[in-house]
This record gives sequence, structure tokens and C-alpha cells, in this order.
Amino acid sequence: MRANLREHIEKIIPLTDEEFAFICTHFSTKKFKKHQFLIQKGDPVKYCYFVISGLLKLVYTDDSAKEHIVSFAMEDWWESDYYAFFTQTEATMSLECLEDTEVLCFSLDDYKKMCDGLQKMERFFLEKANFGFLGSQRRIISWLTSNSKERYEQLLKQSPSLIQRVPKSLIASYLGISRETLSRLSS
Amino acid sequence: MRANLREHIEKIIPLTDEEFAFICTHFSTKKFKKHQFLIQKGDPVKYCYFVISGLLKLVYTDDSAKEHIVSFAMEDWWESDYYAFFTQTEATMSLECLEDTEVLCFSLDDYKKMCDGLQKMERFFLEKANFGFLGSQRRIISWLTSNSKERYEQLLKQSPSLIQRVPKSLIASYLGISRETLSRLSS
DNA sequence: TTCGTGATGTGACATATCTCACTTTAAATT
DNA sequence: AATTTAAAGTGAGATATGTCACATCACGAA
Repeated sequence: MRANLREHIEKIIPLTDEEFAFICTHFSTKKFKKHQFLIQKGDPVKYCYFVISGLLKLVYTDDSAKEHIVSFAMEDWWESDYYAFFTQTEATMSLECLEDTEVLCFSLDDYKKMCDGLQKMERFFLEKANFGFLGSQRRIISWLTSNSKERYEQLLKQSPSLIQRVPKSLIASYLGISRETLSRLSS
Repeated sequence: MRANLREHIEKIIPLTDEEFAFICTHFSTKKFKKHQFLIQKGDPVKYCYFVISGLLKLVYTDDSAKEHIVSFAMEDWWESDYYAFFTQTEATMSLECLEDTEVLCFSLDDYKKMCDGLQKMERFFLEKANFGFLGSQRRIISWLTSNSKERYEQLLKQSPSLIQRVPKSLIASYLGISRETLSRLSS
């Protein structure tokens, strides 16, 4: 089960068995059922999560109690309310299971210990952060350059499996359009 | 002039004089006039830039030759076509001066040497990458939750100086609306 | 099975935004 | 100062999207 994690890290940086053992001491395993919350708005954010199996949604709830999907996280994805995690403040978003989900997670303290204790791990996080930034920037560009239909088609192309696993109303929220509009795009 | 850079880095990590001297060997200075390009779409991206003075726009040009502002960069901001920079591929965006601009810059080679030679610098880049990601995510949330007027007001609040220095047509492009719509928001 | 809930589709109308054309104003260039 | 160019405002009509209401369908719980 931690094999997923090792394989994931080694896509970026090869590890010795000792190094991976060191890394493992900083992770713990957790299991959640569909509809359970890993992070709830207003609570402290103790962990950053790596999804082994299952599916999560990161949700921002606005003043009028409307939910907006900031992102999804499936197998091999990292997720958290990163701002709250890094600054150790209250969650501004919630992280909820769309399916039964198994994760590995670490605390900020463990994060620092991994970075300090193993430079490779700091390098890994740097790569991940860079790619995370690039992903967000790509999403912004997609929004600047494309209409709803095009953005939906790009998502379909980019994450076809997601569309199978997630209700269309959530896909619509992720794309920033109403579920009715998304429904009409297909026809 | 490099004092800006040192101060900027030391907001995150204190440096000794030797460390800063090491860092400096990897930066070079460049000056550009208004309307000049630091990066042109299709060309290789040799550098990542730190703005000492002046103002830049990062532009994505779509298939129908319409320009979209991905971001602005003013004093103390970093900018590049990061994807092209890190992967050493051709620029998909262009980076152009809105004012006479002075920058410090480094190559990918220098980036790697700095990370390898000074762990503090890798830590610095990690922090920067994390904050960059968070900034993009905040922009996405702003787009998901707010209408054009609200997004404009948020920008005004967040970067009041930017609105002074940049034509409204470019602000509109950054917000993903037409210049006419932005013009009508004020009234 | 039966019931209830959530997911999806669709019509009708309101609203936001875009596009195009034109004018006015401000700024840059000679 | 004169001329040119860029920026900004505005009207009118087309288009995209949102909202509300309702109907249908699928699926899991009792």
C-alpha cells in the first residue's frame, strides 16, 4: 500500500530502501467512508493527504452557502487546504469523500522533518509544488481562452475517468457553470 | 540593486554574506525598454526573471490571435514561462515590458546549481512555489465564487497600484472580461 | 417491492456579457 | 504645437449563461 507512495516519489527521484523507510516513519494511514470529511471548514488543518484509493473533493463554501469545487483528488494525488496547513490556521475549505477513500498523510511537523532530514524529499516537494502551480496556471489559461463547452471538452480529454466517477453537477461546479448549462452543452 | 534580491530572499530565509555572494554569481542583470520582449512565443526560454523595477505582462495568445493576460509582474515579483523554462521547451507565452524594466535573471543550469550548492536556496524556491500555487488557487476561487464586478473590486483592493499603472483593457483581459464590460462596471 | 433521494434533462424567462460601431479623451511622437 | 496613436466610454443588438420550475430516471434503504 505504501508501494504506491514509493512508486509515486520515484517517478521524480530514486530512493534507497533506507531513505524510503525514513520517509515512511512520517506517514500514517487513514480510511474514510463516502461522505466523511477529512477537513472541515473552520477546523485546524492537521494533515496533508496522499490518496491511495478513492476520490475526494476540495470545496469552498461561499457566504451564501453555495459550494464550489476547487479540485478533485483521486489515486496518486495530494490534497489539503494548503494555506491553512502551511500557516496552521483554520480551514477555509472542506475536504470530503466522494467514495470510500484510503489515504496516507503527514503533519506539518513531519513535513519539516522530512525536508530537513532528506534533501531528496525537499526536492520532491519542490517539483510537486512547481507542477501544482503550473496546473493551476493552465486552468486559469483555459478559463481565459475558452468557453464552457471547450473547457468541458478539455477536462473530458484530460481526465476522462473523473467524469465517470463524479456527478455532473460537481463537474459543473468545478468548471464554474451551472449544472443546467453543463447538461445543455452535451446536446 | 542586488540589495532588492537579498532583502527579498531574507524575508523567507536569512543569509550570510558568503551565501549571498554565492547566489549572486548565478544571477545576471538585464535592462529592457517598454514594448520589448523578454520572452517571445515559440522561442526557447533561457531565463527566469526577478523584477527590480518596471512592469511586465505575461501573455497567452490564442489561436485567433487574441491576447490574454496570464499575469503581471512588478517590483519583487518573479516571472517566466515556467513550463517552458523548466522543461526547456519553446515558449507558449510571451513576456513583454509595459514599462522600462530592470531585471535579474538566472538560467535553468544556474537554478540547479543554486539548489544543489545551497540548501537554503532550494528551501526558498520551495516556499515561493508553494505561495505561487496558493496565489493561483486563490484566483481560481475568486473566479468560481464572484462575478466580474466583485473580481475587479478584489483586484483593486489587492493590487491598487497595478490599476494605476496598467491600461484598463489589460486589466479586463486579466479578469477574463471585455474592456467594454469592465468600463461599464464602474458606472 | 416500495419509497425516498439524488442525478439528470429541459422549457421559459431574466440577466450578464460580448461584439461591433462610433465618439471622446488622453498620451505619445514628431 | 501639431499630429498621430492609444485608451476609455457608450449605445444597440446578439449570444451565453443563470435561475426557477417541473419531469424523469436510477439506485439504495427500509
